[in-house]
Amino acid sequence: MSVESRKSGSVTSFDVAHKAGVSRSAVSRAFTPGSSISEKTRSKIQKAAAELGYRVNLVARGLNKQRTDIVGVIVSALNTPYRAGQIDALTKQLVREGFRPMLLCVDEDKDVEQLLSILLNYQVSGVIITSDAPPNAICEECARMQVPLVLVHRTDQLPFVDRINGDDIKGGRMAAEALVKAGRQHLIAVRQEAPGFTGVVRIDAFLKRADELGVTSNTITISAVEYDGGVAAAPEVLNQLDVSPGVFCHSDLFALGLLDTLRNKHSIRIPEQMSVIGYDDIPQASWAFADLTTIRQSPNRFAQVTVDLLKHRIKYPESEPKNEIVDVTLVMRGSV
Amino acid sequence: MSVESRKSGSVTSFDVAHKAGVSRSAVSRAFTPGSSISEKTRSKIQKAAAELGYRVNLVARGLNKQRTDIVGVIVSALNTPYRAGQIDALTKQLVREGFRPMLLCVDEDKDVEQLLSILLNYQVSGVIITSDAPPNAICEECARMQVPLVLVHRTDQLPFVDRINGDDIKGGRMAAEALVKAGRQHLIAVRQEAPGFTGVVRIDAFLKRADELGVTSNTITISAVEYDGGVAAAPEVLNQLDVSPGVFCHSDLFALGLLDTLRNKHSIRIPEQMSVIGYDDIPQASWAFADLTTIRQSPNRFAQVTVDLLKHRIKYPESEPKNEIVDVTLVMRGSV
DNA sequence: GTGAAAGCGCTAACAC
DNA sequence: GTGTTAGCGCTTTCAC
Repeated sequence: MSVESRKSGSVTSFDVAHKAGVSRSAVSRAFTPGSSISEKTRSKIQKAAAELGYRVNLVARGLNKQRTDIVGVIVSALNTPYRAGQIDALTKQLVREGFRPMLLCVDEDKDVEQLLSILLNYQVSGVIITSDAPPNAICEECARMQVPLVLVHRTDQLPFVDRINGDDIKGGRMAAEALVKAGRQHLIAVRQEAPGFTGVVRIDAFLKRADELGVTSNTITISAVEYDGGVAAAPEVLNQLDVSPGVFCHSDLFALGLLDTLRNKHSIRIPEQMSVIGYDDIPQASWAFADLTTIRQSPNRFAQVTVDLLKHRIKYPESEPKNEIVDVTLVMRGSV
Repeated sequence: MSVESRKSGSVTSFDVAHKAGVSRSAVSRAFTPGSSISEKTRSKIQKAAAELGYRVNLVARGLNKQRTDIVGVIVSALNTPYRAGQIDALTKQLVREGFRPMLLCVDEDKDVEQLLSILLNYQVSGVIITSDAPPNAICEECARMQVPLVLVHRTDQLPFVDRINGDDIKGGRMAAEALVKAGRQHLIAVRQEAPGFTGVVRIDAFLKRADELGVTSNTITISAVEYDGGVAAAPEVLNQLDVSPGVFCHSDLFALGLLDTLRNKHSIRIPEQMSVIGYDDIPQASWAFADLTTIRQSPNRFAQVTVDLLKHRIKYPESEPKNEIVDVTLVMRGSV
């Protein structure tokens, strides 16, 4: 006990070493998996540590190792069901793999750089970006700092950056096929205006497949986003009601806004008068009012692959940038 | 330039000091707001720093200061609309105030302690818990480590822990009043079984107010959660359809599950045959299919107060634990 | 397998 | 207002 009245709860490896009658290096080894130390001393140290309430100071370790296990996660629209599920899965997976997620939510493109700066200052092990903001400047900075960067749902083609996307081409094609199989002779694609987001890949694949299948199609482009985007698309869709179209939205939120408006504001019967299909399979898609057919992307699978990508690059910093594609599946419900 | 081929992007304050012809302390001061340094040297240093691509190493600073600006955020059910919005607002507010949120998502009570341990090891400035898990053990640990702890939406009464809640009593009362005002003579409260969550306060206030207003009431308790909980409550509510009840659910997700099932599976007309009112005002509550009257809790306001609480405790560690109550408002829509 | 010594990059007294 | 000196708590060669 002696002069143990150090400031607050700061029990250091020194204290443990003293109590266990060993050196500080020994204590360090005892808490470093895989280092050469005899089982006997290890348990002796662990016992002393437990009694003292010792916990290794990860900040000190980080300073020494030149790297913390913190992984920066930059996300936009966390407020949105798909993103929320994605971040939920991703952060859990990160923790499971020994990383600590530092979460930075962005509103606009503008803060992104500044936020990245914060992360870089923390000597993060890596950065994962799941946002709509074009992260070009960021990528360069990460590259310069040798910090691994993984882009989720981005189409940007950049050197030394790993990317992960759903199989948007397959998804778009499946959507067209499902609609045609349901008897629709004219297809409509509803998309949002924003540039550089993966939705356009889906839309393009959808339109191309429609063509292949010999049905006509047209596109509606909306500047509003999320549920409101679907609401905004309703008038134009109503104008084409005479052809009982099959409508594909680039996201469930869009589809839900559209479907909800058509059914509950305009008493359109779906799928009798037309079909609607979405993308993502968010929880709300299965709610009774919606019963939305959609293309499912598994957040858990995404999380797993994303973290694997990160681990791989940490281990092999110079390896070729990868571009992972995660499979998608059709979830048939009543709206088609 | 000389022997600047140090490992990777590790430009240190030493390098900057060298280049600017000053001492390392000067560099430190240049990057510490409010420290005494002349504008001239500051700008000189900043210029050199910019040219070198220097960024202060927050890990080293953290080690020295014995405290990082990291704030641990423990959350359950991030997947849920209300929580997602809350975390979105909270993390943004934290960043705005100079903190860095480390996000830990929990599934069950079990991991909570282990996760907290991680945070403590990172010398966090504080911990914010927004989860259903009873954090008693955690609180003690935080207290022992002198780490400020803020509990959001928890009723636990613990020493040296700050709490923040919505005005559940007012909310519950408002719900009863709105229903009675709409002409309902019998009220039903739908609640979830889980213990220690703030929903019971709302429910109790609701029932008490119903009593005061001279209307009868009964409670339905459900073991399922979220949307499914509302679905599960439907049969019992249907049994009481003859009294055209006013139904209050402790959360919007519950209310939405119930309302959606009643309207779309049983063709019940709401509000003609009965009223439904929820709690939280999640985005989905305003969707056309729902048009749900509800009690609104502002995530932004919550975030603001939560961070203020944290800042206050960091500044005055020994001050009396506070118990903040955030106002709620009635949002009238078509379901009542 | 274990201990001694030397830092990781920064800030905080303390002199000047 | 600025430089000097000591650490913050840990890991890590390097001897032994």
